[in-house]
Amino acid sequence: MSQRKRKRVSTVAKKHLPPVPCPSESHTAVRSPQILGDHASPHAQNLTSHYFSKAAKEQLRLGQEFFDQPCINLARAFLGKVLVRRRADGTELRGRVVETEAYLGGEDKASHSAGGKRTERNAAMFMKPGTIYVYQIYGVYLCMNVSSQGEGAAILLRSLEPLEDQAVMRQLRSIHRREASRPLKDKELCNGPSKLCQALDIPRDFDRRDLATDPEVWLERDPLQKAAMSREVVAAPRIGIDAHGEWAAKPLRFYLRGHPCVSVVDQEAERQMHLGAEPEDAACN
DNA sequence: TGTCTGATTAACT
DNA sequence: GTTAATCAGACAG
Repeated sequence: MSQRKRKRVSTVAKKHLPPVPCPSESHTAVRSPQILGDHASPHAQNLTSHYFSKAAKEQLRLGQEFFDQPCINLARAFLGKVLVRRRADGTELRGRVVETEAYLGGEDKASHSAGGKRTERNAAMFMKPGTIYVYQIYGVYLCMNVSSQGEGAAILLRSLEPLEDQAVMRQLRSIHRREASRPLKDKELCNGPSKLCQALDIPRDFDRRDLATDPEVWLERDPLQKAAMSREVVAAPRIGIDAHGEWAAKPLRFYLRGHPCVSVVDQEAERQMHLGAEPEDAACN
């Protein structure tokens, strides 16, 4: 282990989400259309007008009834929805959910709530559907989950497609990186569970908040979700839980096939998916 | 582009 | 004392 690397991680830990000055244009919440090129969701540039209408915004927000569904259904339902983070200065950061994992609680040995185990840390998993569960991992990183129907069941949000405001997201992500490191591509801003927490400024004390009613963080349906969801959904084994035997192999990770913001592409799952199925969608590649 | 490595520290056993 | 739902950087091909 080099001292340089140790210093880097140490720096990350110490910084722990200090306030970030926003660029001057932040309040205007300017969207950068087609940031991800042809690989991103179709017609992304057309979303702008939808988001600027206040009345439309209210209609887009998803309420309690959305979250009140079985874990796997909810994990799939999250795909294509837009996570919104409203910061103290009024900036709204938006990202479309492109990858999730379902943690079923109880029998699911890979879940923090396996065996019905309830602790101070995972209490949010047992709270009403839509409750946010934020926890720290590896001493440095945060992960964001949302509880669903089912005792101790929750959805891990793994990756987002950055929609708005990428400049602020990049700045928030840079806090956790070395100054000399290369600039992040747009698709790298939120392509991991901890990265999306950094990019959307999700702090640990968002734990136990209600995604259905909270004024600082919520979920919206995408006015053009139909277009975004033209991609197939891949079901693959979850990431980073190899030690949990049979549960490690269950296809409880869901992502939009061919989307550039997915954190880990599972070639085998995609091959399996198409054995005997229709020809693949060329638009996804 | 893909693979490998090691850091941190709260939570848990 | 051990583990962990991750990440970025280094290096090989």
